[in-house]
Amino acid sequence: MKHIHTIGEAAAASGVSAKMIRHYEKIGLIAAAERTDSGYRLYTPADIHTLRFIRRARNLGFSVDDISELLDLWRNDSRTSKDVRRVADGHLGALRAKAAEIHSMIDALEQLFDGCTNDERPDCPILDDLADAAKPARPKQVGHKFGFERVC
Amino acid sequence: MKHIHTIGEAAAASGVSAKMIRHYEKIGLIAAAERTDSGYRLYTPADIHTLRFIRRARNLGFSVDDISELLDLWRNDSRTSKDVRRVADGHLGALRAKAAEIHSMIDALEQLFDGCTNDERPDCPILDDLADAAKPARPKQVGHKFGFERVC
DNA sequence: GATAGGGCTTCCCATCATTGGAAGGTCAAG
DNA sequence: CTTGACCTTCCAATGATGGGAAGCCCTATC
Repeated sequence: MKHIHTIGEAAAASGVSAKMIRHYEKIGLIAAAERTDSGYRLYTPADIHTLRFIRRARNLGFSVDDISELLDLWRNDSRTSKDVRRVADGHLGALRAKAAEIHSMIDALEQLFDGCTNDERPDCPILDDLADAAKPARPKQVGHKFGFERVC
Repeated sequence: MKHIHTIGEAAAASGVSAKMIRHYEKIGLIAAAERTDSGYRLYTPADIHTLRFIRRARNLGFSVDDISELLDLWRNDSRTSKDVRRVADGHLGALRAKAAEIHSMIDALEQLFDGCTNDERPDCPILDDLADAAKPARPKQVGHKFGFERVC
């Protein structure tokens, strides 16, 4: 039984597509794989373990930069749980911020939906809101301004 | 007076950056602006109204494609509220799906946080989970302390 | 041995909305 | 005439991923 796999096998075993494995190599998230004489990339079970780590972290929404840090910590015996926590905490904060942003959009849309008749008539609070709701700000006069009397 | 504005004024008045106004013109979301003899773009109050419409729709998270459709409906007297509703409904569904995705990430992370000592020790359930999810974090408490409600 | 097929390689392009910058023209005022 | 704010176009990058083309490699089958 060989423990060496092609990129396709590594992809199937890890859940990371072959395309992305090559991409992660190119951007330096993973080390460049060994190659056969003909140039095929080769992956060990340890490599595949790393790829699964990456896959799971992506599933949790971590950015590639975060994952790079997490991989370093994972391989670093002198890490502290605090270090890991810091990375994860930052991500969690970003997720919560994103969730809040989406929820404010959802809430705003749902409010508009309340007044929408959803029938053949043209009146719709959704369009009305998009067209009028914001108070029009005056054009700011900065720097020079010049007269366009003659145009159009 | 001058109902005609430069791109910078239109940007300040609409909340859409000059860069994006040019971009929207290039991709066809808005019509090509009139120009002065020297090539400067010129914007009418109606143009600025349209830009504000776009800005508000972007604030609600609509894609440029959606906004294109909404603009068409806005300008189309024979639209029905159903038509508008269909576009908005599709977007609302996408927002809810995105929210659900983010919340599942948040929930998963929070569970991992529960077991993290957050100190100088190297052991951390977050890394453990990423490295090998088959070894689940200790089944202490399934509930999470931050009460984020799921919207879908 | 030749051929077909599937897998591998690299390289380029597209997404999506937005920002940044460079190089250069235009305007008003000092 | 110079300054400086504004405008123009063009090109590039973001982040993670997918698509596809052109071409090489490996293996099985005839």
